[in-house]
Amino acid sequence: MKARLSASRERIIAAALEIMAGQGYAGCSVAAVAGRAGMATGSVYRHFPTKADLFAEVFRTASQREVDAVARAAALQATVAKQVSAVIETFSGRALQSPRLAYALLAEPVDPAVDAERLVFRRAYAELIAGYVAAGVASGELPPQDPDVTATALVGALAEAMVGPLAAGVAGPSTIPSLITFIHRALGVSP
Amino acid sequence: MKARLSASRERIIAAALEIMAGQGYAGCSVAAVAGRAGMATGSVYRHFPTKADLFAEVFRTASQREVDAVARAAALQATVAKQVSAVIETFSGRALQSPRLAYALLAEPVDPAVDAERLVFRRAYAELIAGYVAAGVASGELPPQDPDVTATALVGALAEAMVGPLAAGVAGPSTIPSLITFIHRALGVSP
DNA sequence: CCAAGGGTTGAATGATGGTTCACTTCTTGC
DNA sequence: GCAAGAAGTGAACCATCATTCAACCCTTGG
Repeated sequence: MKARLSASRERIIAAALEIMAGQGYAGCSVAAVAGRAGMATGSVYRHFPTKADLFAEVFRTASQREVDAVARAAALQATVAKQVSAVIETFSGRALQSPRLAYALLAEPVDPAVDAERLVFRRAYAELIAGYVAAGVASGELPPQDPDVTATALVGALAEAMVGPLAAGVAGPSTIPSLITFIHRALGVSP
Repeated sequence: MKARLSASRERIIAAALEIMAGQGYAGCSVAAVAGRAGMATGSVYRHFPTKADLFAEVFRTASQREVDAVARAAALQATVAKQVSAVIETFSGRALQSPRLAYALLAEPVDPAVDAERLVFRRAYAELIAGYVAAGVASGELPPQDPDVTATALVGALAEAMVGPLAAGVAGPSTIPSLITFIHRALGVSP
């Protein structure tokens, strides 16, 4: 019985994610989510007090998944240069794989309460990168710099560079390499 | 008569801008805009077919003003390094002067049709910067690079770096100089 | 087997806010 | 002056959803 309860909760979140990946946040009415989860509209409110709460959690889940994937890819690399390349490639690769979801997570107009989750998402990326940058500065691989400013700026650059391609559906073949070049130079990676 | 007509139109746009600067897009109901412009709700629809059309134009106007200010400041400088510094200082200075407006223009959730205008806004900045970068590459002040990717990434970095401070209301004293350092390195400006 | 408790239902409710429209008021050309 | 037509009015309309709720199952413990 308890299992069924939390299973419903999971089903709701999964359904919301599926709709986000297909139609974006715009398609995520409570009725649509409930329908996709195979339950009635009202049942959603047995698990989440408001729609904003539901989607705050949905965003948190999806963001965590993205950040984890990027962190996992970066952790395999030994130098800051390669770690950051891995971040960019993984991030952009996944975004282009699910463009609608990426757009929803990054830039789609959403309820302000959900928007707050987005800041957390971007902050998580920034902190991940800041860790690598700080290590690079400490080891002398990178010149002295404020890791937090660098990381924040990188996240912005990455997100901005993806918005165009996400709208178009694909990235030009040279976009990602150019971006990596740019970011290496921005970090001060010695050639 | 024609004058009065276009004067009303201007009044509507001015009123919308004022409310955006005060309460953001969230406070911009058609009724509020009409009230502030000193006319009835319905009159707004004599001048704009829909709210989205109105705000597309409002965004266009505000964006143009911002881009112009930045372009004017940059044009006074002779080197790419100084031009880009001027861009950053003007952009961030103006944003911090009217944080609510800046937030609305940059990141606040808005109608998707209006959101499209935002892309144009960012594109305009990117093109402005791309021009300077291309000139710098041509003159040898900057190393070879794709000016468009560089410029897009810079716009993203700049916008992202401002979102935190805009939410907080002020930027830390070292944020702007750090950002300038970062971006100079990103461009490959020789020290 | 049965009653009790709580999960489930989905149509009704309510709030919001963009849009319309029948009517009034002004401007303009004759 | 005086139609004719355009601009202005603002209350009413309507669509969209989030949210609620009273009637319905199911599960479960006795």
